[in-house]
Amino acid sequence: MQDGTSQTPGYLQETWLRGDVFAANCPTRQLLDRIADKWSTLILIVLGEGPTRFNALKQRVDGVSQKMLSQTLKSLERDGLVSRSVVATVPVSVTYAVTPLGRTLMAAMQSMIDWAETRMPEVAAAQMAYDQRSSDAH
Amino acid sequence: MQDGTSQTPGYLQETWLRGDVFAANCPTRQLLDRIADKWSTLILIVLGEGPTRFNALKQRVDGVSQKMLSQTLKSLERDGLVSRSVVATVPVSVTYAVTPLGRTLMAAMQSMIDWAETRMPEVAAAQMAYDQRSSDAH
DNA sequence: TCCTTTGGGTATCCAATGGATACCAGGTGC
DNA sequence: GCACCTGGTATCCATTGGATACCCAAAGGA
Repeated sequence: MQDGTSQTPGYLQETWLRGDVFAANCPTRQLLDRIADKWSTLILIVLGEGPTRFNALKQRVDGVSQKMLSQTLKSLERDGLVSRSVVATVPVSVTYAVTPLGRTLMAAMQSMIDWAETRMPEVAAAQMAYDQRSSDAH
Repeated sequence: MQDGTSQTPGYLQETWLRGDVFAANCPTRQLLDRIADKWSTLILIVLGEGPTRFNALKQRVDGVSQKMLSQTLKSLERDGLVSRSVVATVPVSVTYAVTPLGRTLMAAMQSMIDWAETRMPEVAAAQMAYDQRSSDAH
């Protein structure tokens, strides 16, 4: 995987053909850019609890703006992770739900969410230690 | 619905005590915001292969700017996920490595990375179907 | 009749974030 | 003296995201 010469000549173009996530034009890398996004993650988690309507999502995902919510939902739908169904009530009600493909992603993300919950104290401690060192150095 | 004050009323405080990831002031949510970030993810993956120097990282993580690299490394170091060691060669060389805590995060992220690699074709197909539907509707 | 409310969005504007580029230290080789 | 190395900052500008206002169309109240 490592090439001795760390030059970046034309053969790097071939890199994504070999599946290198680090090449910006590698499709997997682009997918990673998309799902490594806080709003996508949070929206998926909420939808994982069951189909949810637009305004309910807005209340549940604290701090998301209407713009980012509709934008993120649109790209999640395009990626086939979330489905959107319109019921012609008055006013119209729109319900979002996780697709089977979306469920497989959620399963994969679960361990990361668990990590965040269990390791948070260690991270907080590291931050305090770091800030202490910084102020000492200063 | 909006109370207009950007103060945090008491009942919201209870929210994060109950561990609700969706409250913006919940520590776990803040941690999730941090690690659900494309540069952090990519940098960690590269560092997972072994300790790496600043400029090598810059070449390996395609498309990262010097600013984002140094900024992201700094916050990863503060979070205790990455360590930074300076060797007094000439010119000075700085090596970054994943800490044990960082390794636990990487293990948790691995399933997400695997997902991106294996499910990419399905996502691409969903995108094409979606774009087809959009242009039909139009 | 007009006015307001509803859900699910757009349109618009401005602040914050990220990227490109230039610059810096300071020791080395030419 | 001059250019070059690494590992960064400083600066400027483009893009992104957030706040706010507005839209539709029907229901309900005065």
